[in-house]
Amino acid sequence: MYSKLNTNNGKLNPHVSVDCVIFGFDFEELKVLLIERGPHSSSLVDERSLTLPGNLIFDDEDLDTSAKRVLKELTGLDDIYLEQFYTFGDPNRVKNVHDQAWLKSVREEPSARVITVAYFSLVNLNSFTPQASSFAKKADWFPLSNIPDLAFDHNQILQKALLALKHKLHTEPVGFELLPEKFTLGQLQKLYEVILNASLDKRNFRRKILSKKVLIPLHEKQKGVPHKQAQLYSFDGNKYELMKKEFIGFDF
Amino acid sequence: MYSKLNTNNGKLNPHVSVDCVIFGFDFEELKVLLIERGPHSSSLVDERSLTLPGNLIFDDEDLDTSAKRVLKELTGLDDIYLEQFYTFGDPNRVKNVHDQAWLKSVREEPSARVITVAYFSLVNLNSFTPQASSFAKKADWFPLSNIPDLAFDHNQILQKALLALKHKLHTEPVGFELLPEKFTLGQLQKLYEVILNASLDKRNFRRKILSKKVLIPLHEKQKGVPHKQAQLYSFDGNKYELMKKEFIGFDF
DNA sequence: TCAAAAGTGTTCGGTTTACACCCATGA
DNA sequence: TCATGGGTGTAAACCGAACACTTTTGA
Repeated sequence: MYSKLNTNNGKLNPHVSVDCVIFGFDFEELKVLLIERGPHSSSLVDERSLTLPGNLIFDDEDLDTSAKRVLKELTGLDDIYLEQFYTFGDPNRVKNVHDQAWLKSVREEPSARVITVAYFSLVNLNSFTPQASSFAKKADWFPLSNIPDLAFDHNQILQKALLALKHKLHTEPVGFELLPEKFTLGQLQKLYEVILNASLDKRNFRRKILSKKVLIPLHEKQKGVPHKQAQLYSFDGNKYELMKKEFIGFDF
Repeated sequence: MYSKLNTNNGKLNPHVSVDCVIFGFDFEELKVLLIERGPHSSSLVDERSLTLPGNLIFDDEDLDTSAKRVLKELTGLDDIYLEQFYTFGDPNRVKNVHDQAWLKSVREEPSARVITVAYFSLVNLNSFTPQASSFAKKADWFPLSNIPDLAFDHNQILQKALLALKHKLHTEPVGFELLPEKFTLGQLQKLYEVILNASLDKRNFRRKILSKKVLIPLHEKQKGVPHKQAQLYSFDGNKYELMKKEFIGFDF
């Protein structure tokens, strides 16, 4: 019955939810944060029990605020970049029998039509281990290359989020959100490669990304790797914001 | 009381609306289709009575379908390109006193929180004169350069739609929707100039747009102009779709 | 000593930019 | 005949793509 709990003065709005597609990068591939649906009694609920973190909004709450709150409640993730990318409103999107069985155990109006406003986000996977709150049974990373069947229309939402991410990467340097503070050009390139699903030329990539002048070379090198240690860089967010204001486009 | 009428079997969903930002081009500047709020009694409603075409969705209706239907009902516009671009959900977005006064005369739950899913669209202004349906007092084109205060958060929605349109123009040849079947390169250039808010070099523009190979030169020239008659072209939508499938990007 | 990733320049071809004059028409 | 927009080419700068070898490290 977790969605009836709240720390807010408002009431839940049973007609509108938010869902968050959280991407993480482990230097190898992209992952997505999924949660297992909370406690339930019906035996109908055991299949397709993975979902994107999401829940109903409060009636007195902004959509962006809802997305932040829900994410925090379900995964412990706090204060991160979140961007609205699409709203899903198929009248039957919560009408599947398994989904209905679960909703009945958890919502006051389980059969109400719910439209959901979807957000995507990027986090540095290595600095965060999902904390399933009391609300969710479990929160964990799943590789994009192997996503199981999800509840509701969440597979569809995930696909659209991936497209939005690709698109975004061409126009803004969002990739840095997925890396730790200090990273190597090799790691950054790998990240671009997995997001864009393409392999890139090392020399051209370096030239191009360095020409943007938003990377600060640190006086520090990678350690403990069985090969030449790479120069570490950090992203100069302030400089990038300045450049954006001066209408100097980024596009990778 | 118009929003209580419907031609659908469903019931109105008082929590979710759609709003449409319809752009038109008159060969001079961009215009936007606005409607005057329908009949009302309260004297509170006379100010800021212009709105984007929009209304509540039906409970059994897809969002895209709602947008199409609402647009048809309010303006007579039928079967046109419509694209969802953002969802607005400020909890107070319909709480202004004037807006509330009007909603009271028209909605069953005037004070309910309403989130709105916004669409934009492009139409050829010269082939369409707005037909205010019985629902709306009046529907008319307003130049983008001189938009009055609108009801609700519609000014904000309009601004965001304009950004979405600019963005779209860089990646897809949507501009042709704003022109008649047959058009000149000069008209097309003017269109790009007003949308991008920039002046473009004539020779470079022609070279670039013709190099995309999606314009068909017709065996026909402009008539009745007090200067040299321009070659007429039409847009080859089929060819463009083929190119898109073959992953040949467009970006202007 | 081997495997693995770091780091580094040059060439070629295509694209973008800047730029100026004559033409056809209707008023 | 004048005002208006139509129509055209070229040179220079810039940008993207392709391509191979040496270096450093830990195992």
